[in-house]
Amino acid sequence: MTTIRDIAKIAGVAPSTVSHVLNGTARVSKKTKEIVEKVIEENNFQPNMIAKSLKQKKTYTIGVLTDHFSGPFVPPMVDGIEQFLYENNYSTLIAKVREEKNWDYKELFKSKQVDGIIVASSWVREIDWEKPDIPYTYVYGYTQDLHGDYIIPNDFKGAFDATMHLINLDHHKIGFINGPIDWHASIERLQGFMAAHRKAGLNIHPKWIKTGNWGGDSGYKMAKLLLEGKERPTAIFTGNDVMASGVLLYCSKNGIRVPEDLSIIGFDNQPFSSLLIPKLTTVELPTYEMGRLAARNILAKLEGKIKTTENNKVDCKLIIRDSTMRNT
Amino acid sequence: MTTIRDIAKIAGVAPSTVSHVLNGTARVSKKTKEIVEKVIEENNFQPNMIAKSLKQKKTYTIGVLTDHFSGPFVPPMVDGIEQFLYENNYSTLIAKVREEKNWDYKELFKSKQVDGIIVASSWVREIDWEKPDIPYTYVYGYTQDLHGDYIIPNDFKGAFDATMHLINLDHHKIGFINGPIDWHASIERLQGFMAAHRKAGLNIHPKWIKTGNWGGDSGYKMAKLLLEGKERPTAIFTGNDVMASGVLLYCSKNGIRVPEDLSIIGFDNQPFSSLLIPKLTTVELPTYEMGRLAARNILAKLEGKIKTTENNKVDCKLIIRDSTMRNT
DNA sequence: CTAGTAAATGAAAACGGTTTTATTATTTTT
DNA sequence: AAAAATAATAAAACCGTTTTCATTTACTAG
Repeated sequence: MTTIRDIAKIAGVAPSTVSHVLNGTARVSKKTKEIVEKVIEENNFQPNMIAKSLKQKKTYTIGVLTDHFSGPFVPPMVDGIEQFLYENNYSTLIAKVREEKNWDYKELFKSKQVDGIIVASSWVREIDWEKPDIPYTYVYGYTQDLHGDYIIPNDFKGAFDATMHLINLDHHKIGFINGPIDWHASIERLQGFMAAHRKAGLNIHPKWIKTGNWGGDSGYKMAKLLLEGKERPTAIFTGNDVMASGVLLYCSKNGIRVPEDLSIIGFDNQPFSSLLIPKLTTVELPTYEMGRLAARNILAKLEGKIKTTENNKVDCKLIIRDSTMRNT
Repeated sequence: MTTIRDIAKIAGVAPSTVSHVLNGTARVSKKTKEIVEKVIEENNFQPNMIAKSLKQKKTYTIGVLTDHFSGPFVPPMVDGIEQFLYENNYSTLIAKVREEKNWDYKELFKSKQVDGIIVASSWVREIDWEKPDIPYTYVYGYTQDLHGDYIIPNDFKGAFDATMHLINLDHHKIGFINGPIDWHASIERLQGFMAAHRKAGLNIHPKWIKTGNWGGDSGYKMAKLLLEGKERPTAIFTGNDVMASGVLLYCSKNGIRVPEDLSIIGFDNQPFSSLLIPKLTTVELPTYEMGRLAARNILAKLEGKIKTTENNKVDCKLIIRDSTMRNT
């Protein structure tokens, strides 16, 4: 392996001079600079980051801790994280939280000397860990409780927009199949749902607000409760796309046409939502953008620009497809 | 930060002795060993991997290069990679292949001195890069060409099993909507499809073999071609779940009941396949296992146990759901 | 008791960079 | 033209480990 000393020898200068050329840490005359750069180029020299890290006590690496790596939310978050870090010459080290009782993130991140940690989690309540003494932030898809610095979607506004979309289509009897109400996201969305009604001067029918458990089956069950009576809602807003697919299944089995008889709007914009029949209108969870923002926050903290993440909420985007139409 | 020297000083031994206790690289008397371990424990000492890496020229880190980080195939592959690496005390550094013309994986992986590289790709033909001088392997979901060491699914057997499943349900007129035939996966699957027919002593009707482009629309279009004539297949096997969803859409629009009038079987077992109506019978792409295997290969190469990956094919698993039934 | 051997430990160099300090060369000022 | 200031480069220390090699200690056998 060619080292900075080899380069120095060939160029006829001291290693420190090569370092200064490489990093611009001191004035180097134009002449020597050119010679050194030529030698570096010719030898295709790549400085060893490990050695640099050892001296600088900085690895230009951010650790990403996740609950599960797959699933609908974490991968695009990581995509955003990786993208932002790449743009800023950092790299991304990933690891999963382990269930084992003596698991310790230190083994990975502390010993590997990462400069900061992003906890990217889709569903987990709270990761149980000893807080590190380096910058860290959470980025949650769905969460129950909020602790410390975090990035989350703006669930309130997302639900508000979804409901408003239905109201603007002349739906005045709207069912809502929410997620469990002890989740932060569910509370926010309920408030968004209600705020839209208030703004439009509509009454809210408590009996049309149901609670599912995020699963498809619960969407099915709650759809049954909402739709089997004589007075039916003309539209249903569900807390996620999976529950919406359950509603769709109920409709399919019971001859309820979507969107002619019933408009449905989901939440998440999971990839499959455009493959459902009909294609699902939904609210996009801005996971990619949240990941980018989390990375941005960590780097800003590292540079000392900010102390704590402002409690960032990222706006969701309404995706209008074929499962909603004007109420007639 | 407490170093090995601090520990040595407190324990009253030389740094080298602490190192030997830590790594078991030399005999240390029971007495000193206990003292040193106690001091390490008390001070919650964590050796600095960076320094270790510098000396050993080994980072215990594997780089994972992907085309896209999200999508249906890469995340579970990475899940499998990370899991295996974790079990073997390695960590996982990720990066995306960049389109920019002067992008160089070296910036990330070479300078960070990873010990090996796994190229985890879902769809890409061939990643254009300068081959590294460290162990590497490809792991492909779908691929066109095969070069170098790779891990892929056993597409032949997957297609064989899927077709056999239909044949065993008394379907003798089976349509096949394959992916583009210049893809390795498509060729293999076509052969599996035909092999199953041969084994069952059935004729193959060339007009029932169609070529889609992996997209949902092409599934729809090919379904139309297959189903609008008078002599229809009683079952359709599609090259992926997305095209299967296109077939489903066609059926839904044209009053063809699934599975009563037509059985459908997909490929991939993407998460959404169990949310389709009816739940889709499909062939699982063993992405997680492929990731694990890729990681296992890299570590085996590092240990010098193997030179090149045997051209590994991982078996797929038939997932029987509600979109297939006995032909009557 | 002592020589010889094996086991345990310590000292120091090494890994490949950066960074501080020192030295030399070049300008500028008086 | 000498002194002072500034620019450019070199030398050496340092980051926290591992590893080689030398030395000390403990044990065994004659």
